[in-house]
Amino acid sequence: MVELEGRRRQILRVVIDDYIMTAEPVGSEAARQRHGLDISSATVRNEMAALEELGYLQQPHHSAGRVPTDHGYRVYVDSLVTEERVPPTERLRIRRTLTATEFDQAVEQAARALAVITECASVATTPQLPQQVVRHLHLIPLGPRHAIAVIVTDAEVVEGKTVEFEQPITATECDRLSQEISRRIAGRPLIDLTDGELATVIGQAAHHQRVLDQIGRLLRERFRRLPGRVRTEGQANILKQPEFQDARRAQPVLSALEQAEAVTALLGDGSASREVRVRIGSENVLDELRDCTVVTATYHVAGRAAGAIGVVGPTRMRYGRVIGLVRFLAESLGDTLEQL
Amino acid sequence: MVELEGRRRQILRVVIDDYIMTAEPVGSEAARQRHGLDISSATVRNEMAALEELGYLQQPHHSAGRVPTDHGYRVYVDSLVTEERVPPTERLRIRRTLTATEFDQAVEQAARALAVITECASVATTPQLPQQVVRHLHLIPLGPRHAIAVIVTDAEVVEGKTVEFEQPITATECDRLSQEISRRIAGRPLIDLTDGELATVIGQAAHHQRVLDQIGRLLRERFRRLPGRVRTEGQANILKQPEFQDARRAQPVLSALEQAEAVTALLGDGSASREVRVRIGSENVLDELRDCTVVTATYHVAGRAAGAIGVVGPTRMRYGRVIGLVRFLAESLGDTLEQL
DNA sequence: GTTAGCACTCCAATCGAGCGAGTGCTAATT
DNA sequence: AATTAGCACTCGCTCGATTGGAGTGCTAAC
Repeated sequence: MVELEGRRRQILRVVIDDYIMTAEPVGSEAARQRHGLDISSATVRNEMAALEELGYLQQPHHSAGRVPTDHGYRVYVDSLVTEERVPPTERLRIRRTLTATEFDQAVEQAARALAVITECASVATTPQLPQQVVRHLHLIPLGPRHAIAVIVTDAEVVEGKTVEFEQPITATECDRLSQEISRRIAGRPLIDLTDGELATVIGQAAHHQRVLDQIGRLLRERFRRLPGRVRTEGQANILKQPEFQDARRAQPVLSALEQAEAVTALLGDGSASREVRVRIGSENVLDELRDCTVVTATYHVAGRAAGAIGVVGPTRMRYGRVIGLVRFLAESLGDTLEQL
Repeated sequence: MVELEGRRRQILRVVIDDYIMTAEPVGSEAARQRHGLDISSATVRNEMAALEELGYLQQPHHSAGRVPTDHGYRVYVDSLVTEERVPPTERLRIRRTLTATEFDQAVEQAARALAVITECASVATTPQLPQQVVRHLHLIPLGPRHAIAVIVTDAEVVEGKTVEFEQPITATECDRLSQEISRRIAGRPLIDLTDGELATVIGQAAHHQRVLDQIGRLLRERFRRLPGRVRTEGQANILKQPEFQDARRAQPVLSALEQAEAVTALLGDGSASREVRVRIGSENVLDELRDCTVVTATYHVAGRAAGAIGVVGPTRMRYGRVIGLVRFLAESLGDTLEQL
């Protein structure tokens, strides 16, 4: 990408800044006046025409003001805007709302805070089970032939399912079995246990084959749930944005946000990078989100990427602020989870 | 409420039927023609004027057709419309989508199905933990001074939390403790254990007071979560309805649906009755839902009311169909959960 | 290279006319 | 006494035309 020269650069910034605030096409005179440019409107017009030529701006119709293109926003985000550091008082206020004592609840609170502050929709995944380290697998006897299998991970997430025995089993045997299996799989992240390996590890525990099969399946099922559950908050905020006043525009966006798989994909590609990712308009794979920008970040627990949190709003978004907030909330959420 | 006489009754039904289909004010001539009434439009007009007088219909403006009032819908629901039995093929199709093997997932599937079929938003609560019978409380030792407490109920929902011991404890002791507590609280619904009683029951288990306190608190915390988690599906469907084309109308509705407490209240009052409840427009306590109707039903597991499921849509709703569907899905969900 | 001046474009808001659906009333009909 | 035909009247809605204004692109002067 060609670097933009000083004044042209500044004008692009001014136009986008103005449009983000007003949601109205920006004219040459308006841009000049409202941002104290020391050049004539004619010059501004010339530069704007050039910026349009370059694909950064466009006109909704002839003889209207200019509006940024996705391309323009991209340049803006990459090199024109500076991330706003969240001010201390706001930090404090946000941190105060993160009071949860449970994983899922903490994620919910962080997502909600993000939605409220940005006035956009927010999305987040709960920590991914497969990345968590197994601490223990316990069989709680229910009757002579049934037990509940409980997995305890380092994140203390507990998942349980019934297993059925081929033949009656005593509580003591049940206990021994628990310990044997635990010993074999404890201390490793679930994700490291491949299907084949799992079969071997479990298979060696010999008798009570049926139970072991079931536990194997149970573990494998958890794999499939890889990205954790997904939460969406503040969907209704989309309707506050002027560009989504028409329900027919808003409807596809909200529909997309309701589909867990779609949202997962948004947050997905879970690269462990600590950078904030910004996907603008058509950069999103989802066609329904072609008028939206998605800003996401990964949160980390114990040094490992645990999940992601982000914001979905109109492409006309206060990027500096939102990026700062997403980064801060990802960090805060990580910290909060760390302490649990 | 005064019973309406035959013809007037029929006209009210025709007007509401027509309005539900077209979303347009219904005129005397249109009503007569489209529903094959064997009287003149003048007569229809007279009757409509009378129905307006009685508060069942109203005019958006002078010399427009008639639109039902909340009052009119109430009469319609109570005595004019017959619940549509869901046809066998549709039953089958719906049942096929309920494939979940877990409680929460089953509720989600049922809610989603309801949303898709009715083209409205749907809401549902997951089974209420406090109403579930405790089967077992188990302490899984983590280290010398920590364990995870797991509650297993008849619905096989498992909830875990860490507890800390005052002094080191062996795995065997841990086991004994589990069994002692389990013996005391097993077989009873959580909700029956009042605070006082709980203290007594637990207190008798003597030593390791700190753990017992924590378990007590754990149980009591679950009480507060009485209504189970709440799920909302198909919120975007609201935007498909002609009355919510304006985002400013839709926004408060969607906002309300996002607040778990609000939705809980909607589904709430969990009377164990198996009847479908219909709350029309201003009958809803929530002011944001004054243009909506909420149709809910309780679902039952093992003979006890376990949770609720329902539909939120415009007051102009296909009542016969929706009521039938809500009843059917509550039943189906109950059946599905029963089998788990 | 910059800017003033100007003709031109297009949207958005305003206005009025005409249409059509629908009403309420009155008088005639059954 | 209830029903119906007839009719004047009321609105909201859809147009087309008009107008104002914001904004552009171009040209020529600075």
